[in-house]
Amino acid sequence: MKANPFFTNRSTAAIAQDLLGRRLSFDIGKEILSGTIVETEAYVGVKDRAAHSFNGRRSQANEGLYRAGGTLYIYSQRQYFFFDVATQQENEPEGVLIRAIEPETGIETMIKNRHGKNGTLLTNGPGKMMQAFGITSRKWDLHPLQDSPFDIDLNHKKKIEKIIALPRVGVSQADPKWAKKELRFIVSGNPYVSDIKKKDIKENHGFVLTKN
DNA sequence: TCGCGGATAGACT
DNA sequence: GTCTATCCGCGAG
Repeated sequence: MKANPFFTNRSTAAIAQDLLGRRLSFDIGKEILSGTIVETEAYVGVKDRAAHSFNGRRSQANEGLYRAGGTLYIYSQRQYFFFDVATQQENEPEGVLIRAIEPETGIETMIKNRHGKNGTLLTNGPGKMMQAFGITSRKWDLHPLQDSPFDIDLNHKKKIEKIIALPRVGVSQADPKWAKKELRFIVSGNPYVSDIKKKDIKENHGFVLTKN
């Protein structure tokens, strides 16, 4: 099966921005947990000091980054899991980290998975989002997106008022040049963006309302 | 509302 | 032993 060119036909930073406003879903069988992507980060290969693939580092732990665009790269750090999608061709270790979604369906289940946490605390960070999905293993690591219970709707996307680029979160400060690079993208004004200030939240959540 | 520190687990030196 | 692509609770203002 031919891979979707969405994850290969332009820069990883451009792909990260294009993922904003799209729907990420996770099929758990009896229902579908889903939400709109509102925060992403791009990691751009062997030169990127902040990337797991920096300097060609490759092992079982980060193999997903080296796979063809559209492959899932799921890994754990501390007690949490992260959801990445590889971009570019095989052996070009770039990828996009999905950091936050605005929940849409399966919210009750997500609250249960988050042990009662509610509202924006549900999914406003990469570890929180995966906990809300109930992910407790790397089971789907290295699976192509289309052969997994996960899905990203590449055919529709919400219209976004304004995208803002910011430095990535929590990356090593060893090389300030890469630590400061603005490869984190957010839907401006959305309450589910991690660490957003209350005064920056907009009534429309940063989306342009379209009439049907 | 903020800044700080502790918890915690896996990969790497 | 060291270092994270984190999260949460606590205390000060």
